[in-house]
Amino acid sequence: MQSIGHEWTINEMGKEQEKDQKKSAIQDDILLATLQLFAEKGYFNTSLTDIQERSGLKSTGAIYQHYKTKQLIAAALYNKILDSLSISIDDIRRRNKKPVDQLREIVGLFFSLTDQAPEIMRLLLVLQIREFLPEEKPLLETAALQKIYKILQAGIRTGEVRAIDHQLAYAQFFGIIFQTIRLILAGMLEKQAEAYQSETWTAAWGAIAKK
Amino acid sequence: MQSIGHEWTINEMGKEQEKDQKKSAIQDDILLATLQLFAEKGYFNTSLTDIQERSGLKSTGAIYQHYKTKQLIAAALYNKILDSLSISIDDIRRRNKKPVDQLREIVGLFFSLTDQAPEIMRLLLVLQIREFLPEEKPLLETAALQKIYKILQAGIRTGEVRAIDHQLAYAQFFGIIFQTIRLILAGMLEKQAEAYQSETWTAAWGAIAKK
DNA sequence: GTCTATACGCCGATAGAC
DNA sequence: GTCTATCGGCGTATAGAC
Repeated sequence: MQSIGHEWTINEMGKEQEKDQKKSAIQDDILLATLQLFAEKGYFNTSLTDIQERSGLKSTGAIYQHYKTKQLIAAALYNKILDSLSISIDDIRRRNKKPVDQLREIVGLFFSLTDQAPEIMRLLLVLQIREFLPEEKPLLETAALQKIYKILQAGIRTGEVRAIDHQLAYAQFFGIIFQTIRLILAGMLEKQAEAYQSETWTAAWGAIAKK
Repeated sequence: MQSIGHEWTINEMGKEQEKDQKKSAIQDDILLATLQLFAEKGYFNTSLTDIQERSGLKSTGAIYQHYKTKQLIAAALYNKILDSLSISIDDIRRRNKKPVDQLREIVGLFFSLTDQAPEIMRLLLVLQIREFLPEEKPLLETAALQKIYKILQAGIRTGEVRAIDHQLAYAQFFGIIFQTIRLILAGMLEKQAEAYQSETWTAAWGAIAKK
């Protein structure tokens, strides 16, 4: 992975000045290095020296040109990923009418991220954000996740999803999805995520679909 | 919670000397304090001073009478919980013949632990053990989990569970269970765990049962 | 054998040279 | 405006007093 994910690379700089572009590029380097290191070792085992080395800077002091504290690096990374996720979900909701189709595409997004940007999935599913960013919203309360709740509620209204608490529906549906992805990230399954997507979708949808 | 869980309290000391009993009691105090603190703040946010205060000792130096390093405290705690879990699963396997009944009781155990010893479930489901105990086996490779795999494989052999990879069956079944419990631990569901057990069991078993 | 006092290293953060 | 050199604090671990 060369960028923080793909269509996921926030890159709408337009016609800014040279210097701003360079500055922004360095910030992306820092965030990318941080993402990799956090996925490998976690927040507390990653020092600013690690980040400086991995991002190709010449001194730790240089980092402070861009982020005032280590926590703020983590927060910037977390929010950048959540923004991308939120945007992708918006896009999926725009392109698909039925909740079932929206969910299928969201699952597809998570599985393809698992193959193409496993570090992002590790950060979302494995790291305990609350331990190092106690001020930030936990994943479940972020805009992105709220949108998923809305989809489930819509599914319940239309009768595609059986009538249970939407939080329980979330736990059942994404429990299957995320636990499977965790197994893949842990190296317990041989093939690429892609190979398990259809089977896992069927099981997850089956768990909440009205029969 | 006064002890590290119940039938879960390892307490087979018998007729040892007074002093050994006292020593062992202090060690239990240390582990209990550690469990609580880790569940609250995680490993890295918990200092030995925290542990000393919470466990009622008068100095951090006293801790070193019992455990040589902070990591070894964590390892002792982790292994104690895994041993209890393993023993409970053995017991469940002994008392139940059919995989479906064994699984139902295991689910019951996890839900009752969630109500009665949420710190233990937090440590098992939320904390990232690998970050602070890189030498220890990850949860999925421990004896306790291997026993659960065996139950799933047996279920596949007897035809109760549909014929899928037993790792996928694990992900689907326990994905639902554990994600629901995580939601409860996060305070996102109003009632006690107990209240969701039957509904969650039905969904989880439905996801892997042969129809 | 129990605690006090302290050593020591690591790391985040900064001040100041160039 | 960029890096070097360093500070200061925290937290683990220990040595030694009692």
